[in-house]
Amino acid sequence: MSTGNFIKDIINEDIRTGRWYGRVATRFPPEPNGFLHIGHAKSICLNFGIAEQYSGICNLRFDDTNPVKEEQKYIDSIKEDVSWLGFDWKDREYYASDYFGRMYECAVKLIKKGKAYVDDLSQEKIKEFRGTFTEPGKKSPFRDRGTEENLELFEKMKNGEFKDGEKVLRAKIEMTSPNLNMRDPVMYRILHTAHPRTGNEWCIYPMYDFAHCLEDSIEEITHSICTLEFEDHRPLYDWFLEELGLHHPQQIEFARLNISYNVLSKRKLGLLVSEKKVEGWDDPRMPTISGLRRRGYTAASIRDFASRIGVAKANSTVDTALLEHCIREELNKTADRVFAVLDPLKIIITNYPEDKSEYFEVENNPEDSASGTRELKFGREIYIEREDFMEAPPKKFFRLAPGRESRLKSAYYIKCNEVVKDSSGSIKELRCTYDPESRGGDTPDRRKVSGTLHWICAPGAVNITVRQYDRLFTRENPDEAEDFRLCINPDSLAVNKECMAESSLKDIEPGKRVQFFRHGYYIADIKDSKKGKPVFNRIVSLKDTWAKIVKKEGS
RNA sequence: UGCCGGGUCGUCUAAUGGUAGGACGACGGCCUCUGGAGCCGUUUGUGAGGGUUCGAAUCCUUCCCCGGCAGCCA
Repeated sequence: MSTGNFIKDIINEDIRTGRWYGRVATRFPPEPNGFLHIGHAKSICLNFGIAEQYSGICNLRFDDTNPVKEEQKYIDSIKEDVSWLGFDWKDREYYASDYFGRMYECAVKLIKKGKAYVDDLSQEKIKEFRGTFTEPGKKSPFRDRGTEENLELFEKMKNGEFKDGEKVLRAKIEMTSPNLNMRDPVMYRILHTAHPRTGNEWCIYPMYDFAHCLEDSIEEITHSICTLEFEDHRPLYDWFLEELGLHHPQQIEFARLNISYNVLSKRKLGLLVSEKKVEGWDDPRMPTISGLRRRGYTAASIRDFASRIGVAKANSTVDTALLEHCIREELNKTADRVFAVLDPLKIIITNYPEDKSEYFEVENNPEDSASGTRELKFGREIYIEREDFMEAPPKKFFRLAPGRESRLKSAYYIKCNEVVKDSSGSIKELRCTYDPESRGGDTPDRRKVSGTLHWICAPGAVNITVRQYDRLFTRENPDEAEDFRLCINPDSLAVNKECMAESSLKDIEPGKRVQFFRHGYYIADIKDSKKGKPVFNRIVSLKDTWAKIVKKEGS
């Protein structure tokens, strides 16, 4: 399925010309300041996928250069997510912080070359001196300090002799460059903050532009794949490695993923978590890898999605329907069908003996002959789905109604004779008769019936909790809203605790995925589901033609 | 409007001077003991104008539109 893309074109050309002696080395370099989302999954699949395809390697590298924002718990979650997605970085688990010593040496080298200097300007002044898009920047008065003084000052920065923000180390490039990134970018800032891994060893930390190219270089990466917003930084990436005369990977930028009705930025997802709009990073509504996992998406379906969306340089927004298609396609083949009635309506089969019960054999998955069958108990009192009955059905309603006959899947045909209502007029139960001739779900005369319904035998039915998830946002592009939080879908979660299901679900293993017949695919929640007290998450609904008809006629 | 980068069906993505194709969606049909699945079919696209060429999505040119960039974030 995987199509060619412009990055593979570049790699193929490099292999043809022997640029890297046939070697391919990529890396996935997350900053551990949040949980990974499906946009990262795209990058993970790309980087690890390329390494796999070209018999190369892909490193997992934590870009931990800003201790103010980074935490060990994020490192742990990232490792879990990448691994769950099905990728193995072997022993190549690297950290930018492991290179701090070497980076420091590189900075000293640049100072000695006259290519870096310690600046005393305040943050505000640096900003002011940088100029704007249309005006060139101005040189800092500290720009021409002597090498010895710079060396001494930089060492003092390292030794903690200055306060946060008092001084920075800057690259000496060109204050009039049309590319603002080249106007003497900051290389090091002072941060008296403990680092999750290096503790208090350092109080100066390298900035992304200086650090990242060195990380890639040290690891002898060949193709450094990143997102479009770093395009303007490439000249800097190249400048540092050129000035330092180091191994020089090629930076290649591609468009980050956007999915309709979603936000895909760590900052915004973090706000949903910190403001308790969702229950956590792994809330099943979140497009995080942990959220999708908990929702019930499989790693294979996410990898399939990543291969289908392709890789390009043009900004784009992928339709949520494609992700849903990927998981439906997989689960249709692999998930066992079970009966669950989400909104029960009781039926008394008046001509069925009160003391009788029997069992019917039902196939587990018509798409998988190896999945076998199971026995389902049947009796005089059953539940069907409330929406499978209508007192005054419209033309296209093909289910049970007064005087109409429907098939109970794999059991009998039943005919509705009487509608019993309570004092408020709402339907309490149905009185039906069954046709003994239809045993197993078919009659000798092969007569047509009005639909096939799933059902649950009332005695023995188990109560289950079902969480019906819907899209988290009501707007196709929440990023375009004044505030993305204002278009959160108030109905993104509906919990139904009154559902009834066949007895086999009582002790379902948490994490197991099934199809609720005629409803959709569900997973026994890995955190909240307990044997004997199952809780299900709706992964994705079945495609629902009837719902579409209703919607069309209604509008 | 400084610099950088982009514009191909509704959406995503191929075609690298030689029949504009695929996937998802939508629509229609067939089939069906899931209004599911499956099968078949339909629809719609090269941002605009010039030029080069036997032939242009592709090369040249002018224009239009969209995105990114002014953190001591990554």
